[in-house]
Amino acid sequence: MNLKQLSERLGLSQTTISRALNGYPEVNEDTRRRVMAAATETGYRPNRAARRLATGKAGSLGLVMPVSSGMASDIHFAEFQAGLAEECLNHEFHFVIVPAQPNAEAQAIRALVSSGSVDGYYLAYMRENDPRLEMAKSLPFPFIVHGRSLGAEENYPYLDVDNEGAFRQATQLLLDLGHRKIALLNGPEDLDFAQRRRLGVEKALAAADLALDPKMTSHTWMTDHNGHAEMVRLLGSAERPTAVLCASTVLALGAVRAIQQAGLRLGKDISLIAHDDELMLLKPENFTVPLTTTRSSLREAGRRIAQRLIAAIEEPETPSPLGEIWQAELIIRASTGPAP
Amino acid sequence: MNLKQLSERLGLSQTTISRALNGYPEVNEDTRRRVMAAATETGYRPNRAARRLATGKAGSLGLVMPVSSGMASDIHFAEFQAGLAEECLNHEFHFVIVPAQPNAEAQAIRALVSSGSVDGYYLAYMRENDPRLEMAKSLPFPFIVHGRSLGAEENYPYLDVDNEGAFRQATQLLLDLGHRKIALLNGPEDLDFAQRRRLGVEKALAAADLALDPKMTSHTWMTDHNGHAEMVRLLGSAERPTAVLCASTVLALGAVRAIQQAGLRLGKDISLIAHDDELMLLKPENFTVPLTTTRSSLREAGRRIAQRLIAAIEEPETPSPLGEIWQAELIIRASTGPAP
DNA sequence: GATTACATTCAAAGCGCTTTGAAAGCTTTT
DNA sequence: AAAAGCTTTCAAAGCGCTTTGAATGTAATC
Repeated sequence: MNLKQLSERLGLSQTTISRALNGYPEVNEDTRRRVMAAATETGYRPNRAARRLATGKAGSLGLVMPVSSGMASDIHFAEFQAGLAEECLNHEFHFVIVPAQPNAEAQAIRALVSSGSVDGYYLAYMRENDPRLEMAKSLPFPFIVHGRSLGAEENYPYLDVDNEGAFRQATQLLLDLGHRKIALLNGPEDLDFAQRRRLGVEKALAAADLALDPKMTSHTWMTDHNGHAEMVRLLGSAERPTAVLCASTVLALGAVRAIQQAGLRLGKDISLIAHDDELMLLKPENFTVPLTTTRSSLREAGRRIAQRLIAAIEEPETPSPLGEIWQAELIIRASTGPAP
Repeated sequence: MNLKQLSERLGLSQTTISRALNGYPEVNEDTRRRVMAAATETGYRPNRAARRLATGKAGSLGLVMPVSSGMASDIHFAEFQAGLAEECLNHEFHFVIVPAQPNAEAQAIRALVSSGSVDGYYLAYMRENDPRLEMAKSLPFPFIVHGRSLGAEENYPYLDVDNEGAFRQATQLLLDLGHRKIALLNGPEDLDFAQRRRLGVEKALAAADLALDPKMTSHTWMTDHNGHAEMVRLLGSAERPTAVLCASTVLALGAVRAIQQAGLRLGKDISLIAHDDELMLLKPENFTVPLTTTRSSLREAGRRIAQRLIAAIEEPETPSPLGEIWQAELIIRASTGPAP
């Protein structure tokens, strides 16, 4: 069922029907009701491709999903996406996912934009001096960045958590508790959020005349397996840390298991602070020893990203704040205690 | 840059350029090279909406994502999606996600189909006698179901894991080990896969003249939290089970913690078998006591679903197998042992 | 009754692509 | 030299929608 068929059925022009359906005022109310009824009855839906062609609006957001067969499905990504979806639902937006090899993301964005199937897109998994940023800025197309890119001037729209601040604060807490040997189980080294978290740790340590030992630092994908393996390594080293910072509760999961297997008491023999993205899957308060965390909702971030992006699309004139930085909340639970 | 501009730049008709780019034979090779070069140079990409309108092909798959603010982001969904994305990448397909209220999914599919933004779609989270099935079958549009729907005739294309068989086998193993009081931590009751898993347990028990105690059964979202809570409940009951089946390693995570907190030894005092979807996040062999599992790759299923769907789209004539059922592999590790 | 204003409706153009059917330019055959 | 057959290119139509500018009918004003 398309417009033409509907118009023949009703004996009205396509124009009138289009206007009736899209809420234009210059349509007789009786006619509008008749059209609405017929539309519901026949299940008519405007073809999105045609509408896109006519209006230039696609009603959808785009995102490039890095894909490779060895890559971990990322629960953090899923949680973010859940938020994105919630907000998209409110505005009747779809979102289009373009899978791309990790090294071909910029190209994929180009394709996405010029393909015309979306009205805007967002960038994630930012890296230092990320080349996608320059590209995005050079294209006359709405976008927003989740995260930031160290080294790049901050003149682009973004939403980020204060990763540095969160980890500085967390480290400070450990220092206050008397810890001196502090380890960091971080996310992938090339990702901006991981770099900032390390920076936060380093700054807090530096303020206490300490330095982060590279041997006490690891950069891995944030899985249970990696958390466990790296913690085992740390516990086996000569200079065993008395406290650990984890970039995710998922890493903490493995790390805590390693700690327990080593017969150490969490919060007594060794302290641990994890960053909590509020994954529904895994709550830090449910650990046998509830975890001290820096908390920030990833889902909420997804909602906000969608909200800002859709606003930028629908009201291109309205200037919106460029950068937006959310503070993480430090929540002290039982996994942190005085240094032994 | 669009076709028209490119044609003016090259002094050729739009027809010729379109044909050159799409690999039609009736184009002079010199011309084709010239066109290709200009296209690369200018970064020209055909507008997907326009192409869709002209050809009827959108080059994308659709899926409806159930969304509500309380709903857990589902790592199982993410893992599946990772597989889907891999295969889509191979065929240069996008995928379009339509968020929808859980009770408005059928409507969302209708909208998705008639909106013309996808060439096919897949259904997941199937329920008993799922109404979406009749709708999908009545629409002349390619689709495939991940899972099945109990109560509906199996005359639709689907890919499913033999959930019943997997849980029958797992239960049989427990019975062989002498267990008689067996509990089941299942997924949401209305979902088909959960129903079949319960059926598998019930059948194996029935063959041994036993029945599944409703009090020993729980149906929840598959999170750590729920696994823990339900296990605590089970352990606190008068008729404490000697063995537990879990519908996911995520549920098992919480369950195992509850078991340990109760001071019970996994594989000795109580046995546990989990279904393993091969989540990258969480591997059953990494648990302190490695878990006995029924294994089936969710990511591989995603790949296969995309493969079949794309095949159905690109070669509508070629008949493809309707139903495809994968066997799960029972892998015995240390979490199962003789009944105490 | 003629004029003006307003409320409705419509025909047609255009979005950027693919595809049909025709045309133009060559080469080969009669 | 004309006819036939290729190869290559092109103009135009059409996909389903929105939107512009014009036309129609009706009510209000002079």
